[in-house]
Amino acid sequence: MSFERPTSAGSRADQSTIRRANLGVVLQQIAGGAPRSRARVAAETGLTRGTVSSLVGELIELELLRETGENARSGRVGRPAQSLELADRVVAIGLEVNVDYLALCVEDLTGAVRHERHVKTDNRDSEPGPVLDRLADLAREALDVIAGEGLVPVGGAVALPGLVDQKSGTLLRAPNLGWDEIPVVSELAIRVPDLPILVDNEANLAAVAEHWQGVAQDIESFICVFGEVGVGAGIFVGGELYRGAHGYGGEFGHITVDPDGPPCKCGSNGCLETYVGQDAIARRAGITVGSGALASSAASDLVQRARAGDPQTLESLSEAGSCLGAGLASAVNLFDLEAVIVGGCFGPLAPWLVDGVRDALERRVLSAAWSPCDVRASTFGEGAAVRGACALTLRSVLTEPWIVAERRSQAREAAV
Amino acid sequence: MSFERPTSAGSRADQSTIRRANLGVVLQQIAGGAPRSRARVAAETGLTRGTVSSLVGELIELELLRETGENARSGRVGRPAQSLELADRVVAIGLEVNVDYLALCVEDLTGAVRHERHVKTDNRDSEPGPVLDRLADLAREALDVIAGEGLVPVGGAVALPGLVDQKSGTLLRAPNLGWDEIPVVSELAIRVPDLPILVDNEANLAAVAEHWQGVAQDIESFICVFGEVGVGAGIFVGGELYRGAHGYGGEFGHITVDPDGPPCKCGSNGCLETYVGQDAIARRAGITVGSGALASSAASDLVQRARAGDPQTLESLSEAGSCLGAGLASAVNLFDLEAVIVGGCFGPLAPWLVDGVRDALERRVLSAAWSPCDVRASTFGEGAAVRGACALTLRSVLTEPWIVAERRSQAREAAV
DNA sequence: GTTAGTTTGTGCGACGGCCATACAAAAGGC
DNA sequence: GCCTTTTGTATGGCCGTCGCACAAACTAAC
Repeated sequence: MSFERPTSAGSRADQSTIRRANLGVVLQQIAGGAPRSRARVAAETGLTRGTVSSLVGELIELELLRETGENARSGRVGRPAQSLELADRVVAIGLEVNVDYLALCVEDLTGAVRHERHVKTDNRDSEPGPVLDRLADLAREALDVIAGEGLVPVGGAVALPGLVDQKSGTLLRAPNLGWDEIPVVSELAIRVPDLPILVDNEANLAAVAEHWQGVAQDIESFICVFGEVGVGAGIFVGGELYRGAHGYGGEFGHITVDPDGPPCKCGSNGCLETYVGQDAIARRAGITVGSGALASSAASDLVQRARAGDPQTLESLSEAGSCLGAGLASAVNLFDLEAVIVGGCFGPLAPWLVDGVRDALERRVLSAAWSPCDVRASTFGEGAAVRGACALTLRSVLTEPWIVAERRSQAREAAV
Repeated sequence: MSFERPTSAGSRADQSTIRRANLGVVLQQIAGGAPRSRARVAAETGLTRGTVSSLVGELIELELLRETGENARSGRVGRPAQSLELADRVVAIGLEVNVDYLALCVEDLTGAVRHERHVKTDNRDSEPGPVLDRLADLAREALDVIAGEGLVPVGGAVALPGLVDQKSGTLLRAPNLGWDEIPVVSELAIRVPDLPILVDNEANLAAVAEHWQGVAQDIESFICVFGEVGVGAGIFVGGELYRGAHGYGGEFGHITVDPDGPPCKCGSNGCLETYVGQDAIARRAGITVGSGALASSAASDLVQRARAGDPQTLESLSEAGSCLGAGLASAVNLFDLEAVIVGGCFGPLAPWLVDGVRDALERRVLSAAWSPCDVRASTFGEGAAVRGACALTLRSVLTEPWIVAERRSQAREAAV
């Protein structure tokens, strides 16, 4: 009996595979926590002190690590250790195109924000070209700032409010921008050469931000619901962003809540988004949603009314919480997650939402008795996605530091 | 700024890591498709012929590969190649405890079934002890047969109809068996020593079977819905079984279809299971479900009536198809999958279900326009889970052949 | 002040794994 | 029969980690 199967075999390994893996191991060990010595890293990783020395030497040369200089206040006997910590010269650029604004953020490996821009513009039903022009202007300005401070950019990512194909770098569809099939990566490559750029969904990047610096730093598996005009989600599993077969994973806003529910913009009906989207909550609260109004105003209106104790608003939020909770419970039943994080416009509304969500999770998640699912509210404001865009690149530097080495040597070759 | 984060760093790599990885690469290359020569494997993997020779030598010594003997009819010029194929001496044991039966299956690396048992017994609300006694009898009998034929068992797995904790080897809860917190692995270890055993959910293992030998051999990401009295699902992503943070992933039967729906055994309400479970479909079709009746009879009743064209039955199945489709669409929106497979009792009912499922997926999956989701019916009957239990172990042998080497050397040490 | 003890970081030889090359074996083509 | 082609094996080189030894730097105790 012989059955054909596409081989899912990983590719072959050789010595360089070891080296690359160990560079990542050492770098991540030092990134995760306080500065530490070579000897301590050796003890923690199981590598020899000699090997760690060699690896650290290479990482210092790549400007990813540096010695603190302060001979670690030991107090203990023995030769004092030389502490190692992440260097702060390597930076990533985060970009975001949203309905109401363009944003940019420059962050270094240590997580410090080195430069930031937030420009309000109404991009609803806009032409892609001019918007990308303005975004490229921001990026070039940022590159100047970076060069001025002697920093080294390693790459960037763009957060987009829609369905994204990462491989081709295309924004397939963004209903609220009115964009379809826009090759964002190649369009930006023309406008800003010499900067490798990725694209990703805003909710995915918000999830990355939560894991990098937000409320999900201590957990490895969670879903981050990102409410805006639409509702998206980024899902982390085992410390990695879940993408799925084609990279379209996490389309939480369009799971079916009621098979006979009202029609949705996506062409289906009864989608979660039609119940817990910002507009839907506002409408039920009795707020008239002007089509031209900036989306963010609807959310702040809701917060004000809820604070004031408006009964119709509280009722609407309570319903939304239950409904959101039911949807999240389905996701947790399928994905088996440690926590749920509510972000985007749900962040400020969290005080009135989380009770309903928590109840629903407790009742509806089958494994709740053995592994209760935590509920947390994001503390990022609108900045989650840009911060996540930086984090996406910076994370990849930590896990695959050899990429930096390759890029450098390519740059050297190009210079010669 | 320093933020603490649990390091998700993989562990360190050394030379043995390379060797292990490459043993797996070579073995999987040969497993995936027709027999082939060392030279061809070298060309396909990128390894040197010399290295492949060395790896193949080790794999032959482990009895995982063998030379076919036939000097591959070349027709082409040059020294004829010596074809390599999977050896058939290494076998895995699959076990299953279900509501209506116990089952066992012995399968070798090539996928051939070498021994099989299927015993009807009513295990509803039974005592675990006696049931596990009978299962252990089957296992010991199988080990005798294996020994008699000169085969080498490498391990086994038990399929269980409930929530399973793989790490501790415990069946946490099986509503239809009435079992709670049963340490199945340790109970079986007492009864059948010298056979390393895993436990897993029946739906997970059915999915493994579909990928190993069923209708999902050509795809890497899919959900396999497994309908029985309850409804479970096994989810494959990128060629691997998706487990989630604690191993409870894929609890498809308890995603919420209607937040105001009827109560479910799980304590929640409006679960998918209460709409498309076998009993629910039968009830709506006008079949009275006797509590003592064997579950399989309800499904065959439905098939008979549907074949006969009974309108109420057809109506019930059509509704179930739509509802199942809506649930599956939610799963596909979240997981971004290539296909949906309906199995268990849904397999024979597929002709009347798939249309509804297909429609729902087309309408409700956001990315359907870019990556349509295929719908397939399982062709395994009740045997899916046991076959998957074998496949789980055999797959791990292919991806991590060095485990076999370790086990052998341990056995040798124990003998000395 | 001196000495012993402890810890850190580096240098050196050994080992294991893959790669490039060379070479013998076993065919087909002329 | 000789040449060409392809396969599989053997050999030396390279790379990366490991084990061990050793110098450096500091504490503790006498």
